[in-house]
Amino acid sequence: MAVTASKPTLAERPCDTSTWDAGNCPVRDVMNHIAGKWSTLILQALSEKPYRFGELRRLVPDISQRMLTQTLRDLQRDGYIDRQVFPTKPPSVEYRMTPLGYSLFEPLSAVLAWAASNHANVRAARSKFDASDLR
Amino acid sequence: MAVTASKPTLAERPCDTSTWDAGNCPVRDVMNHIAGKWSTLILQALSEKPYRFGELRRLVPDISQRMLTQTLRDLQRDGYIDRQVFPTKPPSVEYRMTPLGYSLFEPLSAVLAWAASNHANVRAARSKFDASDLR
DNA sequence: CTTTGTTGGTCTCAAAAAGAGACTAACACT
DNA sequence: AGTGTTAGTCTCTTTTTGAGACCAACAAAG
Repeated sequence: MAVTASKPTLAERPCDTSTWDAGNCPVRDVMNHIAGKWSTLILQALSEKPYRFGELRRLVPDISQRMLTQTLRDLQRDGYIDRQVFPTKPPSVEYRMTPLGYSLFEPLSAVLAWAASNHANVRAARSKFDASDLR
Repeated sequence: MAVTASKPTLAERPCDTSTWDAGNCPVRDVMNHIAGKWSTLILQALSEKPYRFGELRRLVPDISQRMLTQTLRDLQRDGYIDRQVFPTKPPSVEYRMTPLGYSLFEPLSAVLAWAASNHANVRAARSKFDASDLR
């Protein structure tokens, strides 16, 4: 697959250089929570349909319960997902994407799609780097 | 600002459930490298124009030299940026975005723009969570 | 009626990653 | 001679992550 993108209009720069230090930069404040190793994966799952804790655990086989709990809490805290407890026995917990979550997932899914279609390019670049260059 | 997105067509799912374990999932393979704390920030800077090591360091005041070096190496390895050494004294090194990098930055910048315009929503959700709920 | 399984977590401890800061070489300028 | 600049690397400490044991309460199986 060929790469055809050129430098985009640098008009919409979401964060100017004067606010690039953490604490002042809104973009960093938001991104630092969704840029984690597991966040996008969970968002991707919940964009499809609501899932329960155990289902997510099985869906992402190599996440630890600890990190699943923490990732879900963080996503809930930032308003991307909702948590609902059902009084079954034992109680079950369902996670569901909020409108805010869906609105985030819209642009995010474009990045995921890019990753899917450009995996080969990236792997090629890696091989080239590892073979020729340093290290 | 109002959030108006609804559930997007779940047609384009870049990674089906059978390949959600790391090692098999192309999306994870790509995302795990650009989802770091510093990667998007560096990509954002280099999308604008080439920068030298020290310039990036000053641009992102709270990154350590160690992590800047490592982030740049990773981005270079995956083919998003190029590294060029100029034989000045002392030698200077310029980092520049590649076509592959620009093609990634296109969808990525939409997420950054989302983050910029939805910062208030996220902060509101956080306050609500911290105040009412658990912890 | 005891054993086993299920739920969604938390707790502890070890391993990995990140951050802070000193240190380098070779030259330019003062 | 001393100071500053370049782009890093090296070491040490702190933070984050991962692996796995443990929990209570009930259901179903034996």
